[in-house]
Amino acid sequence: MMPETRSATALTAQESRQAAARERIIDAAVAEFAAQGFAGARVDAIAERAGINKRMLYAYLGNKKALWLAALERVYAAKREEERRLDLQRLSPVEGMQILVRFNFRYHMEHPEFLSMLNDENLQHGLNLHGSKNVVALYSPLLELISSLLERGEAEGVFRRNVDPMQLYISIIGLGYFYCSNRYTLAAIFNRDFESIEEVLTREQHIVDEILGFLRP
Amino acid sequence: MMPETRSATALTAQESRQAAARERIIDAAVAEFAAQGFAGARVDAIAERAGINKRMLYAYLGNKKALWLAALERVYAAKREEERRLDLQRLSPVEGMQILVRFNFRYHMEHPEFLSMLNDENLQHGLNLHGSKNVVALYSPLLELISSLLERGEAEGVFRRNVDPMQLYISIIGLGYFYCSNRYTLAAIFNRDFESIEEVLTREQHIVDEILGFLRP
Amino acid sequence: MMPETRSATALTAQESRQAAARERIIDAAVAEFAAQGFAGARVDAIAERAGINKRMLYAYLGNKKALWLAALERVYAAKREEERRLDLQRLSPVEGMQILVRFNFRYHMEHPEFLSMLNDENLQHGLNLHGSKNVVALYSPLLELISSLLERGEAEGVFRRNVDPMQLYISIIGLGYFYCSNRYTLAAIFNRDFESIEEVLTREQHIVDEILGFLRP
Amino acid sequence: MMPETRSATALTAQESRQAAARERIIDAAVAEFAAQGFAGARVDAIAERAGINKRMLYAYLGNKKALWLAALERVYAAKREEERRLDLQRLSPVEGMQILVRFNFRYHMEHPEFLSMLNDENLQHGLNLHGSKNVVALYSPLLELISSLLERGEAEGVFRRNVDPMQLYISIIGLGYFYCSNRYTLAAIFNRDFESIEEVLTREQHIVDEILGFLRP
DNA sequence: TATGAATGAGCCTTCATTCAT
DNA sequence: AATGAATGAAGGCTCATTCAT
Repeated sequence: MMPETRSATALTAQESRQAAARERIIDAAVAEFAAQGFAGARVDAIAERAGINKRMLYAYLGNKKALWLAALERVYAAKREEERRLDLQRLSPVEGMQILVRFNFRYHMEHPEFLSMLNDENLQHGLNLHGSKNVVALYSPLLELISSLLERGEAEGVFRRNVDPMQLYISIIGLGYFYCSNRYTLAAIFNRDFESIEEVLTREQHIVDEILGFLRP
Repeated sequence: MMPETRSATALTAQESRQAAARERIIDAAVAEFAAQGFAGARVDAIAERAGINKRMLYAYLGNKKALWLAALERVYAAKREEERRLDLQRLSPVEGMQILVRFNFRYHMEHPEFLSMLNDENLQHGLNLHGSKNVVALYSPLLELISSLLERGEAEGVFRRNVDPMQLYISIIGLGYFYCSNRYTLAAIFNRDFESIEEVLTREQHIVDEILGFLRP
Repeated sequence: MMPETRSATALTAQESRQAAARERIIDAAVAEFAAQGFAGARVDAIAERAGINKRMLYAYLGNKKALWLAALERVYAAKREEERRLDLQRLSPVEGMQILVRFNFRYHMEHPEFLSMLNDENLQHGLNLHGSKNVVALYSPLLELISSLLERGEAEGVFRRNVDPMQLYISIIGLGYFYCSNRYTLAAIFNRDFESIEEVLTREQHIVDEILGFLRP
Repeated sequence: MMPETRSATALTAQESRQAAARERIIDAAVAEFAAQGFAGARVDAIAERAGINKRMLYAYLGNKKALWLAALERVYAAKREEERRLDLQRLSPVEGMQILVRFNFRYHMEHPEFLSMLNDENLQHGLNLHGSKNVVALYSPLLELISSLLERGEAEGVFRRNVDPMQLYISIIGLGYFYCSNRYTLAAIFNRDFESIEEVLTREQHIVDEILGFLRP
């Protein structure tokens, strides 16, 4: 969570104040962008949310596009941090896969800002992401976790063979992503409350069943 | 497809011109909204795309929100029309399910405006959709097709039992939706071109495998 | 009330239809202008109130300014018609003056469109009125009635001498005009309802008292 | 006159610049609204008159309605300030009444913006005034001055008894208000120049005569 | 004759960004 | 270092007026 500490050199009081301001700005940007989208977001609103002067916001971040990019990297990084905490090595492949699938679904349900910003970034054809220098923040440990689980599962004979980890990754995410991201239009069509606990748990179980059902040898 | 035909009476030349203008406006709105999102879209741009005076646009549709709603209903209706064309009765459950899954994936790939608008409508928490009077346009025949296929498949013993059609519906859509909608951010992460024919076909096959793999008894 | 009939020649059916349309338009204009002022009035609204096509409105009246002038002449003429009905000759000077004063007050209370339009015409420095050809419509019989009453009253010794009829005319109107025209701001200041019957009657009596009190020899 | 002084602390340079800008805007608003009415006034014109950026105008005042309200309060307050300067205590009731009547007439003649704005506010049924928080600005010392003069005049036997101060207030104002506000339409009707010095002085004297004539015991 | 469609200018308001202190 | 003021360019929407049938 803490901003990556520079190796060995302590931050001066001023530097740390600036860093804190930067954090507040980016947090505010995430909130505003997630709620309004890029075009709908207001720089003024971000400054206000951050409790900072608009001029400083420009001094620190540059402009609206840069704000967006910083916010986008933030939501990716936040998810990556959570993913890192997953420790599936000591679980059986089936149990590990269950945990992984549940984790993704829950994360998406609990972090609408992640879905929101990804959707808008795709609306912009991912142009900002392509220009990002911090691509490392995008990297997800999930793919390797999946690969490892698939290998172990295959070896133990509990998973089918020749499953492409990346395709499975996309599927695991997609099964929850669509439900979460489109819960409002789905609600209008099916006339249900997809945010109720019952519906959420039902969906979570269904996704687990579906992935594991597919992976059966 | 056909505009609601008034009983027996043909439309006057004027009426048909008006209808044509309305269509052009809505088409233009779909294009602009899909490309820019609601907040990013410009009414001027829609008028220009439609080749119509801005004043007339307001006379026909009312305001930006109404334009959005009309465009949203349009993309829903367009998909519904295509869905209606599916004739799965004469196919085996497995073949039918394959066709249905492929259809959805391809539709989403070929109609980014559908994904775009749904995403933005969800950003707005589906408020416009909830206010829509033409809810009938939202209704999708897919759910019944899925139910029917599941029943037949169960009866024939080729599908597992007790699969919830709505959950399966959400899954079938979600598996393709995420890939299509998020192809640009996925491209940035995996450094691939997810619009290339090979990748698209690979994904399509994977989705079919996944759904059918899950449905195995 | 009927439009002045052309001497001796009967109107054709078409002419009378046109005349009726013109009347409807002007009536509608009076209503709209009185409610919204010149700048606030909408030509569309006038056409709609008149139940006539906007194009015809322009054909008959010309443009917004001409509509205003026609409406202005109409409200002046309407008041003049009512004034003509006053028959004060057979009354005593005091009684006649009372009637005249009461008439004016009541007319203003009952015809807010008259006040409204005069106010706005004065906002425009009376430019339209100065360009009017139908100045005859502006002519008020009141001045002569007042002169006559003053003369008789002086002769009978019931009125003071050397009262300027025009000044008295302006006073008689002014005492009621301000109360009527400014009833809303007065209401805000004095926190009373100046449209209630009691207040209206009180004011009417006060004006009569004031004029006659002044006229005492 | 003095802006509300904050206890003991002088205004900073910045605060006083802001206050000055606000004043300029409101002055400009008064001028524009008085000349064009609410609907006819252009916010652009106000900004230009004030020599300020349109955006700042909105930052300071909010919107057109708020501009109107501020301008309206300003013209009321300006008149109240002048009224406060009247010192009638040391004059005889008759002299005091003369001064008061003349003051009102002259004020209206010299401040057409006051009449203009009141007229338009009444066109709007006084809605803005009713929503005003600064109602105190509306309060006029005139009523008490009149009451006091009436009491003293009655006691001294120079004024008639039982005159309602509020009715007299309305009359004093009305006698001049109508002449001033409607001078242009009156000019068209009587074909005179009611702004000439002679006419103005004649009217002023007439009003004095009328009020005092009425007040005779 | 009579009608709805069309238009260009303009209005109120807001935005991302930069100045000046 | 930090702040509020300032700006020009738009954005949504409306209006009086004219066209085309």
